[in-house]
Amino acid sequence: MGARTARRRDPAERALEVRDAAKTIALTRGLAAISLRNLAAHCGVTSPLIAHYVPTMDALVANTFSAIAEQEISEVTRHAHTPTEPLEQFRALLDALADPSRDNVGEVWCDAWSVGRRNDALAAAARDAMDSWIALATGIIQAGQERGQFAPARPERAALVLFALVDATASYQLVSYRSRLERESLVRETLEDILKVSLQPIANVGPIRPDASSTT
Amino acid sequence: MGARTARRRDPAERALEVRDAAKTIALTRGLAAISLRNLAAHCGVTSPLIAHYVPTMDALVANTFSAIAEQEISEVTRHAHTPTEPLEQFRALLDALADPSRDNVGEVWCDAWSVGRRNDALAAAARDAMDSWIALATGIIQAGQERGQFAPARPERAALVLFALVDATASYQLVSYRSRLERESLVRETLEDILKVSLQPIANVGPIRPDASSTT
DNA sequence: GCTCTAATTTACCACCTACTCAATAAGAGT
DNA sequence: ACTCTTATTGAGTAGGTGGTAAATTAGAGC
Repeated sequence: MGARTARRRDPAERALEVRDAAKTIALTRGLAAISLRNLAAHCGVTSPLIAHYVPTMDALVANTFSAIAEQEISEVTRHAHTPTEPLEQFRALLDALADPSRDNVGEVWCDAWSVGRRNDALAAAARDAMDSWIALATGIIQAGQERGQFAPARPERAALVLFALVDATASYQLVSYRSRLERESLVRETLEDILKVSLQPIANVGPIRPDASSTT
Repeated sequence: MGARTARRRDPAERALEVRDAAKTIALTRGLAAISLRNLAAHCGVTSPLIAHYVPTMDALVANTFSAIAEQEISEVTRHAHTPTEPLEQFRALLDALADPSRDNVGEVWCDAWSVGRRNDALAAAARDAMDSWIALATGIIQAGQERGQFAPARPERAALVLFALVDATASYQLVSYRSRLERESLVRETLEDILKVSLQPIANVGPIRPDASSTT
């Protein structure tokens, strides 16, 4: 089939390829599926070459998680900061977090908690990413409160509740607990109660009967 | 060191021993550590014997999770139903859920979500156990509302928030995110806000300076 | 004490994991 | 075209996983 030996590449380029392979494996098959062989197969290369570029598997798993989490945080941050009003920013944040295209990342987070128990670097990466999320939401909530748009709940506490609900529902989804709609409204409506605002997604002013094409 | 061959046992007795071994392995090393060899070593027996008693690993993992979850649910249910007043019942429920001796079970839950993605029986077991938890809390909240002890929030919604917070903080604990005190008050105080009641644990009326002996 | 069922073992299979070391060969620089 | 660095491979170590077939042997019933 393929060439007997892979094209010789610039080390930096090959290292990047390996990191990318780790990301797509994590997003499609979970953090636990990142292995020398899987990476090698994905890159069309033998496993010792992967080992040559990766100090240790635990480190690669931790770095891969960081890369995935940080990329998502920066994308969602940009999306959430597109509007200028904090209320609209918060709605945009919730929309982004509820987007089904985020499901794969939710699975990776779930793996991170489970695997992080025995991978200190991964646990540290998870803590850092969580702090970033909390900081993002806390900032928006604070700004909204200063403009009188949100009820005066403790901003960081509200942010912690938001992500606890997001994280729990992400876990629930892995075992298909309740419908996507139920999981989503659990998050949205609970934060409506805390901040005393309407957080209905912008595009949801259409037909009376909600879209029932997919209830998972 | 031990006998060359293990004592011949009644099949029912041996099967029970295997199930017990699976439980303690799950609680000490996680659901993913349940393997033919680990079980065999734990029982002082060879792995084919375990295979002889276990139809398939996935099934054993699912059944082990069910056993652990159902035992905890029945214990906590008994504890929570000891008081007669719903408010006291709810406090007892929260106390039980916050008990650090419950940590191991929290880890097993986390594993269940992560592993449940590729083990349908396990996912179904998780859904069932979750429904039992929600039913328990919903019942107490409903009873409390009928006696005017709780604010009229939707009972099942409040129960879902409760366990979403409990489940998320259990995940957070695996990566040491925030202190035990912070995680615990996130749950308790959020439910105080929802039900508009004081949920301080009964034994917490002691010294002004909280116990700082362990902050994890 | 003998027999006979079946609990238990030994010896495997095929696959996975991380990782190491010496041999090969690609391809850039001269 | 030749050299030389080093990316890449082949072969192997030492473990892990679930699972199977057939030999062994414990111990209950007669």
